[in-house]
Amino acid sequence: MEAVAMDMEKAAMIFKLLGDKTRLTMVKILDETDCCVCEFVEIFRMSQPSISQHLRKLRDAGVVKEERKGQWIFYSLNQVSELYPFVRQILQTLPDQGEKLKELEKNGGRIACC
Amino acid sequence: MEAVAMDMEKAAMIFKLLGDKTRLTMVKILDETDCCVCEFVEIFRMSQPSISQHLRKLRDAGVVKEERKGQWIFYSLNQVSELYPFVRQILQTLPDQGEKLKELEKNGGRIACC
DNA sequence: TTACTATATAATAATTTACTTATATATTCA
DNA sequence: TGAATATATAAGTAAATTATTATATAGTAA
Repeated sequence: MEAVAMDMEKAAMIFKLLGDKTRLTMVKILDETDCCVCEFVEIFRMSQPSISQHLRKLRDAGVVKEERKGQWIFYSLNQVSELYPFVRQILQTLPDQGEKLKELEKNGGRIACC
Repeated sequence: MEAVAMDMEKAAMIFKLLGDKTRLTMVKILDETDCCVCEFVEIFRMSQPSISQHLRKLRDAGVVKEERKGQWIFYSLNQVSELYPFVRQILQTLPDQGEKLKELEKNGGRIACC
């Protein structure tokens, strides 16, 4: 894989953003599948406002985008962002989070939403 | 290059550590050459205690190591750390900081120390 | 020894962060 | 329409972060 260059200012900003376990895991999960807010609430067992605030930070930086589907708002990686290749590269070094999704599905957390 | 795996906990910790422009730049510089504290003070135009505290965080995490040489204490990347391959991989995506070292040398900041 | 230099640590202050609870907004559905 | 659900935002708070100034420590050199 080709290394993706990034200026120091932006790189530090992204690392800071991803330097939080919740946000880092969110982004890794979004690399595998889109998710709505209530799914993250279930996965992280954290209050809904807290989840929303983390997602806002990721969205403000352009790392993720949102798309309303009826009652739900789905988040996904923003593939159009200039940051996308850099973020992608980082995510490749992180362990698969498929287990979290499987468990969510097992507990019915996926069906209720999507 | 092979991607280096890292568990989420540790990855988030490293990103947080590198999510500060000063520390990120320090580590990138150390990837090019060892430096002593007074050189960083000169490069970043920041107080000596502030530089020392950033270096302490990097050292506490095992990212850098120190070695006293007479009056000076030289910092370098800790190649023995389990984090080293991961950090190295991140650094490869960042722009060369050779200019900062050249400028330091031009201003005599390098000669006084080393 | 004394003075000087390089560095670390302590104490502190301003700012930022990551939660919480309460409330507002938007959509669906009876 | 009104109730229920999903999400966002606001306000408040405790803890963490990053700088500062003041001081301690360790080495060098007169």
